Amino acid sequence: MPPLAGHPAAPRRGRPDYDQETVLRRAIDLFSRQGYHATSMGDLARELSLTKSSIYHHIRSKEDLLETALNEALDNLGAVLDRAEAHRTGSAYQKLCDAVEDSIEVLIAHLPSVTLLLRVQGISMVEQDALRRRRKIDDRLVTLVRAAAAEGALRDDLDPYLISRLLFGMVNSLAEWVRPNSRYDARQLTTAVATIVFDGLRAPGPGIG
Amino acid sequence: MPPLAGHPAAPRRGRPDYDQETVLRRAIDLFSRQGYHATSMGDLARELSLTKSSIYHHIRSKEDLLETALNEALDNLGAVLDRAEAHRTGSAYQKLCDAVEDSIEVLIAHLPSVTLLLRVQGISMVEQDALRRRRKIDDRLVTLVRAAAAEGALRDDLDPYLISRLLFGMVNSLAEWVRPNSRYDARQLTTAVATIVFDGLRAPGPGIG
DNA sequence: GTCTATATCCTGATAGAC
DNA sequence: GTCTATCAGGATATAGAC
Repeated sequence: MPPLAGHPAAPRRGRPDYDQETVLRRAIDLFSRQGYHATSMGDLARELSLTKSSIYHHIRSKEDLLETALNEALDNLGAVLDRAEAHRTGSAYQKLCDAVEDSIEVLIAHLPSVTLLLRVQGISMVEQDALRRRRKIDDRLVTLVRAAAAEGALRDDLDPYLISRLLFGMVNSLAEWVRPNSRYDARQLTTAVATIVFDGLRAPGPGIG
Repeated sequence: MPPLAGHPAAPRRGRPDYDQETVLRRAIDLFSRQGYHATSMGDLARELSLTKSSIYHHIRSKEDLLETALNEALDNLGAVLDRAEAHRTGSAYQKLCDAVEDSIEVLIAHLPSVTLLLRVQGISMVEQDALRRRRKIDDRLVTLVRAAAAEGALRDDLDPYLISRLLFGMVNSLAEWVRPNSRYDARQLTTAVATIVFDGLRAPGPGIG
């Protein structure tokens, strides 16, 4: 593909780093599909129809691309919690529902970067920093679950920590198979997750009991 | 660490490939922690207190280690479905519950290899083959869910495919944080997953409604 | 802004001494 | 069974012409 359809010589009107953004987008996309470590700058060059060296006119290093991607994901997920926690009206349960819903929306809207974040496990500084930030977010989610449990909205026979891990484990698992133009949109996915997790799969009504 | 405690010159009594097994175990462990592509044979050599070249006395190639690991995971997960499907007595719902429970047990018992499998996304033959085998397993799980839904055991307002993805997404998410000697054993995790997914998180009894 | 050419290092893997 | 020495290829990144 050429550098995104219809912009072979697009002037810089209000968008000073269009090409840098293109390289970043394609890189994140490729990384999220093949894995960061399994993707070489040669792979990225082929994807961009450029030579390896040309890429370095737009970016500083491969690791820089990763760092930018991870920060994008972390910023957006952090914002989800900012919003949920800011709701001073509404129960903790409601805040938790909001967090679940918004997390799914962010995951869908920023699928490649969030996917990349969820697969980070390396030992480089960039990866370690991302893991630290992610752990803080996870802690805030546990706090949200704990508050909803303390409120009496959630069943009390399960550890809030465990609930949080499993609940957002299900949410995050969406990144492994949801694709753009999927048969499910964010609303359907949100409904499905919320229904299963809060109401359960068992058929309601005069059921098995 | 030396080559596993207390076996510096362990004779081959009934175990013809002890050292090969040791290399494999350490490799899978390292791969599952750092990622296969992010782990070099140099890293593995350091972990084994060997030189790179010495490793090749025990194994054929790095990719062979990966293939063996993925097949271990796939064989065990496939066996879970063999067992579940073989239960000719019992409802489809019961078979599904068994599959969930057994999957979690296999995931815990073979944590490194299953973790590795769940993170496969590469383009090499070995990875593609593993993805194909995994897709077949996923299909069998969907079939199990579909049967339970057709039976009327599961709520009918959610697509069985979607249910299966989310249910086993939650199960598989255990690989991302469960560790040996965790505060939760397989039984507790199974109970928690089954409780959340089948009964839901909402507090039971004279509740919110 | 892209190219060719190159530097430097690291990768997986092999040969052969001990 | 482990070692040293080595290989060919590929990795990220840079220099400088156009």
